Amino acid sequence: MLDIKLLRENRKLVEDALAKRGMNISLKVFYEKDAMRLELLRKVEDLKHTRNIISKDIGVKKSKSEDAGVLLQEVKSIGTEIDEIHNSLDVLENELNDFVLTVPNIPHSSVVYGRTSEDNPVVKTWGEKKEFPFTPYSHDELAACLDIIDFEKGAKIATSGFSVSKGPGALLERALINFFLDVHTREQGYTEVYIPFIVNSASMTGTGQLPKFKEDLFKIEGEDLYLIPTSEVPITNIHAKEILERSVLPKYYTAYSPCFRKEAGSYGKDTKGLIRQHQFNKVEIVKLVEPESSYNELEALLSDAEELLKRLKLHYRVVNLCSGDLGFSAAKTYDIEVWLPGQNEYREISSCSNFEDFQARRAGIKYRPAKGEKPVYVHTLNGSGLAVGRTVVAILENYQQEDQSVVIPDALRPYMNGVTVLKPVEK
RNA sequence: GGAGAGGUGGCCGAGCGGCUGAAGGCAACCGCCUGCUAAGCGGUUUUCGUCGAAAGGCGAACGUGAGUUCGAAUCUCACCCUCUCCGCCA
Repeated sequence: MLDIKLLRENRKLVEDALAKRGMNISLKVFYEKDAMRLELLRKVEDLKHTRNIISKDIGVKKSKSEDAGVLLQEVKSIGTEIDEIHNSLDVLENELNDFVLTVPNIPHSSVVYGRTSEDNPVVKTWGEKKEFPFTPYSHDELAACLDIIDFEKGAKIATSGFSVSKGPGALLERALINFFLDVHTREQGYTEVYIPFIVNSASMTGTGQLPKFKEDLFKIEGEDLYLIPTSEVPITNIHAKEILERSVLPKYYTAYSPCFRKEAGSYGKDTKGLIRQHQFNKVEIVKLVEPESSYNELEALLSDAEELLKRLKLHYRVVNLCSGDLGFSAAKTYDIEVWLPGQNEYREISSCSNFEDFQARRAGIKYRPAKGEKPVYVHTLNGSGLAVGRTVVAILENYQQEDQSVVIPDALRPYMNGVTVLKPVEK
């Protein structure tokens, strides 16, 4: 959510930002309603002021057993007027609030203009594409051959878009989760948290999933509860509606969670394999920081995520999402895209964003810069570190051999209970 | 799920429907005094909105929402949450 005062006072800035995102939002109605709201607010507060004074008089008179009849008459009509204005004010405020909640964040100045993911500039590359003396298989072919992931079983138990991992496949998921968490907690200073996988609508609104992206969420029937699409939601909301001491910042959190996404609107895309599932595992890293440091913290967060791919020796590149590709709540986002030889393309494996105070304002997360000073909103950041399912894809496709066996990366061996190679199963 | 108790400021804890934004205590901060880690005395310290250059004024907030009333932390209703007991259960 943007600062309503920013909207009020920097109309040009906001409109330019929205245009840069390719959004056609007119602020005209907002300004009209906002002005109307302020007018009514002043009026109703004046009336309340006089009512308070008269009411006090009535109290005094009554306590002296004097007649307060005249005052009662006077204040009664003020009361009706207050009620009337209040009603129109309520309507206006709801409308304004609903609108402001649907306005996306303003892109940072380092975000380039662009319309789609095609326009995202590559900011760095690590490693290089692996060459194979044969045509590399896709991960779903490998998974079938290794008998470690079963998509039919997932569809039978739930529906399409779910899968069953088994044996070394399930172990690989678990190994990656532990490996990621260990690096974050032991080497990068993050505190591990274990959080609810189901959250209420206030939390979803706090991080920006609601009200705009309802159709992407799984909702619990009859309850004000949703399955989380990312642990960013529960982690960031840990400190919702709090005023933190400056001394506790920055806060670094990491958590493992499954993520549940309807993926509505992506029908037909990535229907095969693990790339786009309704449920996938992810380790997330989240930061709450002071505004001045948030862009340095973003670079650090990005490199924390990159570190995992370096250890796994997986070639990747980093792109800076252009204005048209930037997510709703983000001011700036780096996507890490891992090379997938079986797909012959780079795919997002981590998304690292600075939300500035956009989420903090929605969720009500503040800190006090110094004793006696006014509380200000923190900046929130998060990134995947990493998406587990897509890391499995990357490992299968990059570490495959001609006989369709897959070598386990060295960094993962300590977590694999002695398994060093995944071997095709005779059928 | 059933029965009971309760939800007040950073924390603890008062609060007959009117002068209570909220006693008292603790904590923190500032000052004074004293000068052996301490104590004493005085003062300050919620948040949001709005007007203002500022000082400050005004409005609002005692789980949430509605209601009664000229006026509600205090009365009524609904909902949420916490705790205890029972049930169920990993």
